[in-house]
Amino acid sequence: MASIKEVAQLAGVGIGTVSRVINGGSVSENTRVRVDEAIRKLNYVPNYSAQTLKTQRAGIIGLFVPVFNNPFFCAIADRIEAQLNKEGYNMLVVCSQEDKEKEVRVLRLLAQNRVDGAIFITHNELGTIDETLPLVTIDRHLGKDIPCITSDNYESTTKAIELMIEKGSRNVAYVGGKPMASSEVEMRYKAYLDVMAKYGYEPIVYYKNTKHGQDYSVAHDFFDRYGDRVDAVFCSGDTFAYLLYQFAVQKYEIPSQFRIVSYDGVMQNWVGKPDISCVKQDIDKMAQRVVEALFMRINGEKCEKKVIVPASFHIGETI
Amino acid sequence: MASIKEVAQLAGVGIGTVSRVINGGSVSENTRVRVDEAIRKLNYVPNYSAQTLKTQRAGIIGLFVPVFNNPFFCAIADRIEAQLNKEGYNMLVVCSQEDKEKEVRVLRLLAQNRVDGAIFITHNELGTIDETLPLVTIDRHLGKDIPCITSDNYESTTKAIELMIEKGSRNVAYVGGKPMASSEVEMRYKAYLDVMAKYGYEPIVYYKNTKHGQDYSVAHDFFDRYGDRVDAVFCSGDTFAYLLYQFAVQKYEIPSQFRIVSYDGVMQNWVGKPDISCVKQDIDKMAQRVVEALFMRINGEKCEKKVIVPASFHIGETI
DNA sequence: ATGAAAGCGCTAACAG
DNA sequence: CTGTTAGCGCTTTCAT
Repeated sequence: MASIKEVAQLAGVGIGTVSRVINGGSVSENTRVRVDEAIRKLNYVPNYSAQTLKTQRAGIIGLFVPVFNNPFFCAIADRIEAQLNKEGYNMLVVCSQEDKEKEVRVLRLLAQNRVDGAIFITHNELGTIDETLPLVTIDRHLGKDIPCITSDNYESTTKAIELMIEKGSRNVAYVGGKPMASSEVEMRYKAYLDVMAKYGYEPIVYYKNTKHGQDYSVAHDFFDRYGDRVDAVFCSGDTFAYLLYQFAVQKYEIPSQFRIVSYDGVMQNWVGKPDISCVKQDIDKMAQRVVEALFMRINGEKCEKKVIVPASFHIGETI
Repeated sequence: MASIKEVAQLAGVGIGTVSRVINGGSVSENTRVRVDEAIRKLNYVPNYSAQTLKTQRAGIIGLFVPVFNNPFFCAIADRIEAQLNKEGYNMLVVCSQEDKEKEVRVLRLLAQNRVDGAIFITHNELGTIDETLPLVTIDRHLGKDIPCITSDNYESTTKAIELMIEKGSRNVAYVGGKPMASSEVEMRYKAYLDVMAKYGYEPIVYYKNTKHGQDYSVAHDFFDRYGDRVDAVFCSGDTFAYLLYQFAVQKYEIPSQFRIVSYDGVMQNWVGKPDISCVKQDIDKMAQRVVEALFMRINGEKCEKKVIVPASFHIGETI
């Protein structure tokens, strides 16, 4: 592994000059050519750790997710990675998955300046966050000054549920993961309750915690408990909706007897059918905003505390 | 951000002693306590870049995938991340996604020793690989000495297709992504051809390149072209199978009139139903083997060139 | 424009 | 057992 010193020697210049060539300092055309040639000959690539140590810039952003094995997380991770790359950054992924020790390690990563900033999509609790590191979250409230990028959860959910009622549903249940931390996702729940209250319907809430993916048993469980008194369900996430659909379609005429609406809308093109009606988050734009906000923090610019990316309603075959 | 120097000063010792405390060298109980206290007081965390520069060990492994937004990749990424963490490593993700520039950047990462090793699940072409960096692949042939972890593609596929035939299918089509690079996945295709030849059936092959997820149109396209002469399909990947199922179920009695078998078996618990029959890869074990092999390379130990993790056949409702 | 030199924060070898 | 010292490879003054 050639070092800058060897390049300098081969080119017959000082190491400072080589550095200038690399980083675009002022160098005479003549020497630049010689240095470039030496670089090429030695197949030289600057040592990243040395650069980082000196410049205090790692070129890496941490992404913290609960698990990776989930359509929403990996859809947004995919877009975030693409965005970060445009800015010349790489993405380090940490899955905080129900692991207390890991939380500690996460915090160490932050403190150790292995990353220049971090994005949280975690729903787990976290220890004290390093105040100095630029942070941004998706959906999550992490601290006073930490920007949160989210969709218009309350409005979108309200509209969705009102539409279900308008179409004729009377007993709409709410199905979602149990909130583990303060998050904008709760707004979906709140919207649900508010609409129920407004129409004078009794809310039916089914919470279920997601671990390594959901499985079909939740559908059985849900219908065992509420099957006799619901005629529609709003799911705070795609997986629930798909699972419930598979069960419901065997018993009901959909949508006339049973309506389903989900939130997220990322599983559609993985599965094709059923075309579940859903509040579709604008993943691309969210990823964009997340990265934008993060870089504002990194550059010390002021940045809104909450950025709302409107979601759209997708009319599928289940409403 | 406190440095080792400050800790040494506060504890009234030399920096070497502090380093020894951190890295477990021999230090008297007395001084160890004093140093520990200073560390705590200053909230000191060793600077990662400095450590890396000195030790030449980054504690980061690169994972290269074509896209992230795919059930198989993210399932295995999830398990790999967990494995790496056990070993005290973090995972840096790069999505090589149809981007020539990105390829160059990937290679730079490798050369720059930003990572201590890398795992490739990429199906894209790649430039010349740095020979010095420890590498391992999943399913992919990258070079003579680069270990490849894979499932028993040929055997599993053979068994699957023979089972389809045994059940009564005569016109089994093969559906998969077009191979972009030499990969063990081709063994599925080869197995298919061999079985067809053995029984004297004419092979029907439908290749389709995957970009950002598949969509339902492939199902239309496939059935437009081959619908009148197939009675079964073997899919080299879950997404194809799900999409084709949704279409097929409207026209055929499944499985009596139309059989579907997929390879991977990771989408099941995201979707619940249909319970597609499939060759189920042992994702957990594969991730384990991948990381094992990688660390053997990192530690300079000899390691098998090909590690085969047997897949199992899952009998669902489509066979 | 460019060479020399000072460090970034750490580890490890060397004295003592 | 412990303090001192020499780099790891790079960027960035500071002279020249």
